[in-house]
Amino acid sequence: MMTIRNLYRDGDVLVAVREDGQRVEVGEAVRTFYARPHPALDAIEYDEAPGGWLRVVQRFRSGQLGEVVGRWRSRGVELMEADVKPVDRALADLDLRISSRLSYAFIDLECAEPPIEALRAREYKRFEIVSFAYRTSDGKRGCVLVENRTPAAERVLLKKLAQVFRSYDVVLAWNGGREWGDGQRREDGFDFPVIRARCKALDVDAIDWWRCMCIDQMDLYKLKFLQTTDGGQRASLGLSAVAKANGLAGKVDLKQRLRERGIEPGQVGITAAYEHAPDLLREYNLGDVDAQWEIEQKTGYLALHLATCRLVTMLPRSDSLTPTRTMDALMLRLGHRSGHHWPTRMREYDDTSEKIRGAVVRQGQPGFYRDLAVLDVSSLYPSLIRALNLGSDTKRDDGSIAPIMSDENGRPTDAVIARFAGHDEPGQIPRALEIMLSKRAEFDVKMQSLDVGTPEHDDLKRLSNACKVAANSFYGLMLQPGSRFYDADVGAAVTSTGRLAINAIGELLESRGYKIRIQDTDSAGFECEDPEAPARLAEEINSRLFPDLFATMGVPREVSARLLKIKHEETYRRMLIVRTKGYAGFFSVYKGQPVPVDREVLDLKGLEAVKGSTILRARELQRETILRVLRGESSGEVRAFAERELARFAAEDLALVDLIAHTKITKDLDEYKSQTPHVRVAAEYVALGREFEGSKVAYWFARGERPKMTDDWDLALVDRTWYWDKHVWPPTQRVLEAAWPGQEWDMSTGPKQISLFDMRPSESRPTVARQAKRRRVAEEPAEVFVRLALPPLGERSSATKIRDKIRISKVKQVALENPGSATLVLVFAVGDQYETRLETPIMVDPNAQAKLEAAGIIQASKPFEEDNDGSPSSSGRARA
DNA sequence: GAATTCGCTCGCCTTT
DNA sequence: AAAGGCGAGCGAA
Repeated sequence: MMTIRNLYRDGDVLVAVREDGQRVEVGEAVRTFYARPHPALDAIEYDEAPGGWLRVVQRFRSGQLGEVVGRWRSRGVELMEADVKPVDRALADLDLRISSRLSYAFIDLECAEPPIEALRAREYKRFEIVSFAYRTSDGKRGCVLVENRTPAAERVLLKKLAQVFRSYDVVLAWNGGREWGDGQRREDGFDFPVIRARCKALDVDAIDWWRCMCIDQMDLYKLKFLQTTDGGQRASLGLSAVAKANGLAGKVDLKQRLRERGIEPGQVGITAAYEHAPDLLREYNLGDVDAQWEIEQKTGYLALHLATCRLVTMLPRSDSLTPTRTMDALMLRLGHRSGHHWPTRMREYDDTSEKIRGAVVRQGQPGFYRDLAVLDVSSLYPSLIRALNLGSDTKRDDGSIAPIMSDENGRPTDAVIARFAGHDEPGQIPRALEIMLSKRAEFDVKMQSLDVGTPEHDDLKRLSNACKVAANSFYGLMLQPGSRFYDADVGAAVTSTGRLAINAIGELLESRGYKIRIQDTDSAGFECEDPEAPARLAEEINSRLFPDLFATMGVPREVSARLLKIKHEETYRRMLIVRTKGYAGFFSVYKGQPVPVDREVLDLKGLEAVKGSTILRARELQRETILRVLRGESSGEVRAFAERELARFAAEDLALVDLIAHTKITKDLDEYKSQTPHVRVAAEYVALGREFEGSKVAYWFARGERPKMTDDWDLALVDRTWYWDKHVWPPTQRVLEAAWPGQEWDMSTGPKQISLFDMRPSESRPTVARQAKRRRVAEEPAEVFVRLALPPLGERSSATKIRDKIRISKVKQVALENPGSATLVLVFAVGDQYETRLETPIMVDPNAQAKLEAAGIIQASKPFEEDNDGSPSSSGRARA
């Protein structure tokens, strides 16, 4: 066993760097591939490898992979793992371990402002580096400025920078890019390609990129944030924004500081600072590496990633940030030891893969609920993979495990998806999951005996976390076309049996009289006053329902009883469901522990208040309103609050931060098919030669104009009415409509919306005590009859799809023809076989027609036209 | 060099 | 001009 800091290719050999810094040759830099015995292979040299494989060693470059694989395939030989590069092969096969004491350095470059055309073209060889700053794991911190702006001076700077690359195992830069990117793509980042381009332009050959381990700290942040954070606000990925989101100081405002000294900063300020205020440049540059350092202290994401690298034996290079790479490292190593080899992963593959049907999501029932207990299957997908022994390697025509296909609601069909080997032949992926989870249990046990906060404890915590994250990513990777673990049947088996399980749970709960109010993928929430009942139900599901269900698919009862567990860990004291995947509540039980009555533990999911795309003022108003609703305020109180907020919004000095929108740019601007506001603004920024921080653009709207850049902020131009109606009020209106569905919550301020209907609150919707203003519905109402066509059952899954089919304009027309009290009868037609009716008394304002005409919304002269196209989808008929 | 599917909202853009 | 389709972004799981 050798513990290493690095492993790299040096000409024809592989060199490992031991923990003490000694360099050791560990093998030849050659490709290895595996194949089953075949006459065509007799002509070449091979070894026999465990598992009945032949191991072939050859030299070829990555660019030749397609040709090599194609050549052998045409002779009937399928090459396995031929894409695995020599370094990765060695990491998988040899008895190596990644050191837990890797050193690292954060760096940050500053460049003089290049000519605008060089900037736009990302022509980094024309970027002149004027300084760099560093901060390192061994406590060094500094900033180097070029002596003067000559090539000779910059060469000196580059050599000092190269010294940093040589002295530390890992080098990190924010938006730094990768070891090999050329800077032409946006994803290639900035610092590393600039250094590469400048070294080339100035003929400095001091950095061997093959042995560098570079990490883009922004990518690292993004990855770990998504993997480890449960919900919560996503910040912009700019260094300054991320620093602030983590409670740290933002960036030094260089331009402002220059102006204070009477220096005209120009577009960015770097050049001016270098020329006239080098101390400020130093402070600015150091400020960035300090922010990088502090972000790591706060989040520990690098430490977590290094733990993952140790866990799966992977070098912390740029590519290690992809889940594919992590799974590869783990599985290739396991495969080498157990005699299994995986298909070659081709760089270009033909993606004819079909989409797999995913989880069941029950349509959210808007309303206010009390005592909503949630049952949740622990690690549903990893557990299913283990219980059903899934993987492309366990597929057998005569396998004893036969996952059943279920429909979109989780009801079983007759079809078997595929057959898989029984547990006497455990698959590679289930084994890997088992190893990850048992390691995790080991780490957790060891951790118990240590004090929180000690280095050993924290490291075990990270290792435990790394196990969990790795296990959770397997499902997604098996559904990634082009992944060597891809298998559509496996993916379908996971989701299909997941649907079966949650559907069976739903049926059990409903058969006991419980009303399910939310249900998404692996959990179900139902109203339940008895605090003991959820645990009893969980026990029943675990000991009977799961074993029964999985036995029908060939899974031994003791296996499903051991691997599939539903838990009751959360109950909401109060819960407001606004829509599917959007709700808020206070817990009475959280993580299995009761929450004292006087404590508010808020959970807020999916609503605008947690969406970064919503403007701050709208998020704040929605959150505050939700809290008031959950605390039990009356509708009158909340309405009064909202009216005060509206008055405040209309009068106060609004700040840019209240109204600014942030939207991510996800691809190159010319690839956009529709010119959305954020794309228009991004184009403006680019035309000025500016980057948008963290790929998010910030913009605001002036009265009647295109979206504007933040530089052009001018309160006088803000159309408050438009902002309130379009962006601030609607999210809150939806919350209130969920809480008090019988009331009118339109508080828009623009040209008056005219309400045609006065819907009576539905009796079946539990809501907070309220004093809804109700207009009386007359004794003998007319019937307004509207027929609506829905998409066929198979295609119908979401509210969006259904809503899109409802021709509101038709309803409006019919209603206008029938003023006064009426019953609105909606007939939902599904194909031509099935219909269902919904009736609700309405009051069509007798003056609606006149009001609409007065408001200019409809034209007085235009007569109502009967729709005669005969299709059920749009024919409206009215009878009195 | 690329973990998945489901669902919602907003705005652009094409069709009628 | 209105309606509907759909692109784009973002969240839940």
